[in-house]
Amino acid sequence: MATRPSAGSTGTSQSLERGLAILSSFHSDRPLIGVSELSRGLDLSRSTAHRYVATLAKLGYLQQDPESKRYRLGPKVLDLGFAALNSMDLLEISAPHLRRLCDETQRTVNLAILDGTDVVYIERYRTSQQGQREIDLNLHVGARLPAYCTAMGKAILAFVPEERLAEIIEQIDFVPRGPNTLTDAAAFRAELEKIRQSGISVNDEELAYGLRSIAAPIHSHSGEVLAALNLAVHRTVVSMDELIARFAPAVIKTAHEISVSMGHRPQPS
Amino acid sequence: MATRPSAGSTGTSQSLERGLAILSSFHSDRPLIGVSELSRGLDLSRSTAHRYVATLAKLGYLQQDPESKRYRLGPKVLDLGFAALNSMDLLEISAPHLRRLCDETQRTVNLAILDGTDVVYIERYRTSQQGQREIDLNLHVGARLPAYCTAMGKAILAFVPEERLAEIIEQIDFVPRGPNTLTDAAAFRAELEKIRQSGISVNDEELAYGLRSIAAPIHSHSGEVLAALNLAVHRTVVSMDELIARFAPAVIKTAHEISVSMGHRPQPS
DNA sequence: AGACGGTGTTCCGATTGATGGGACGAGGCG
DNA sequence: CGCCTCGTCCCATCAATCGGAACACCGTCT
Repeated sequence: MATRPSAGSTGTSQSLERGLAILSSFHSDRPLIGVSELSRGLDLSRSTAHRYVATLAKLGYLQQDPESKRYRLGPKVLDLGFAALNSMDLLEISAPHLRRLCDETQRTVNLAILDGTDVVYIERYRTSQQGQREIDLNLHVGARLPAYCTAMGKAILAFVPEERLAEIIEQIDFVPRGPNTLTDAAAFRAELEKIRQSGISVNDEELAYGLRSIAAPIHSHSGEVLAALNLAVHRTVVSMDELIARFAPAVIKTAHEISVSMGHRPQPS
Repeated sequence: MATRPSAGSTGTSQSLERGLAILSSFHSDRPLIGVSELSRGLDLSRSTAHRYVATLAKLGYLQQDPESKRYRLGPKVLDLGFAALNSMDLLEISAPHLRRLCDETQRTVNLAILDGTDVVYIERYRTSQQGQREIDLNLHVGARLPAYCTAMGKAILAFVPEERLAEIIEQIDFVPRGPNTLTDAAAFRAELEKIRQSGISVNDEELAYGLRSIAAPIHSHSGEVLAALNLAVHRTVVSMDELIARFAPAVIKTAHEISVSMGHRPQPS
């Protein structure tokens, strides 16, 4: 009985799935991988792994290092990420607002969306002057962080419909990451309630020591939450109270402006 | 002989190829595509197209718009591009040098690599002050431009081994794009020779009206050319001669420093 | 030197997973 | 209301995928 080894794979393509698994095997810290290594990691035969790799290489998604004979990601994969970014008109619309916020406050500002339990950075404006030399983790566009310990993640989740929110919270693994990380669902829900009332989300070293930020949600024309923007500083630069006092109004105002540009009606009559 | 209708498809996976073709169908200007539309565009049956789309959606590379039922790229594809960028230690190494060049000159500087006949932008530091409001085409990281009409492309090609260079030039389609575009291979090869001697590559409105830039190549430890960096300005800001006089030394110096950091020995022996 | 273990690559017959026609329900439009 | 197109699902047929085996190559160890 149960002759079907994997029942969940109805209506999907095994080959495509495996090929993409190969692509995702390449990380920043693992840039060069050989065929055998891949076949072992994904439990495929060397021939099969090689066929996929050859296909990916032929299309430009992988390229072979002439010396080591192993493979690395090719420039073609950039095209995909690039296309994804530009597909979002959210980006175009918010760009000028973010830039202005960055100019006026002289702080780093970010834009992120929610994907599962993560936030994904979509845009980033940093000030070149500040002393804080990129010490903030490596937060490029495309970077992922767990939503529960970021100001932007909380800002978004605070306005996600209860039904979906329950599913998401179910999947969150509340791991302490900074001095003040919220580590249980109850405290987290209370925090979301606070955000819903105040309209501003704060992160006081919940993600990492020294890292503070405030964030506000961005809504679509239909009212659902789309994204969030934040403004980040280091603890040595400003206290939490000062951070809120000085920057919260501008952050909220910018988020509102972007929402309105997206077609959002602030007060549905 | 050659009974195979498609001889080039030996040892590659059809499914993977088709699945990736679906992913690449999504562009900035075509963000939402339906299953039927895809099946028509790629000459597949609706069922087959749907299976691929379902697979891609399941893995997070596509996501379905609830209203239109059509599909768009998912945040997951960002991970790929992100991984590709971070795999290049070239990026880490050159980042501080580029930033410094940007700070000192107060101009936009870029870093690009060669992929086929295109250059692909890998990093970009822009100054927020300048009046030139991003008028330059949409040159994000990940953007592609034809190598033959860019300063960076020419800077790289000038140092590509003759054998490969011949292949590449063969594939170039010399289309006029700006007032001074080089439109034949002979003139192009002469230009490359000039770059080899002077060490600096200039683009005087060859790509688009008003766009000027100068670029210099970056070499690896083994001496081969890896990338190029440039500094771009608008024609209204500075003349060509002034551009070279004021910025060429800094550009060349920065490119050299990065090359050295990569392990390049400027003068072998 | 020689044998070895490792790699990437190629070939080919067996079979498994992909294929596409057809059917269903849901929308949209005239 | 009928008509068209859409996304989705099912299933028997078949072709594309699979993986073992063999090859050439490269260092390392004996």
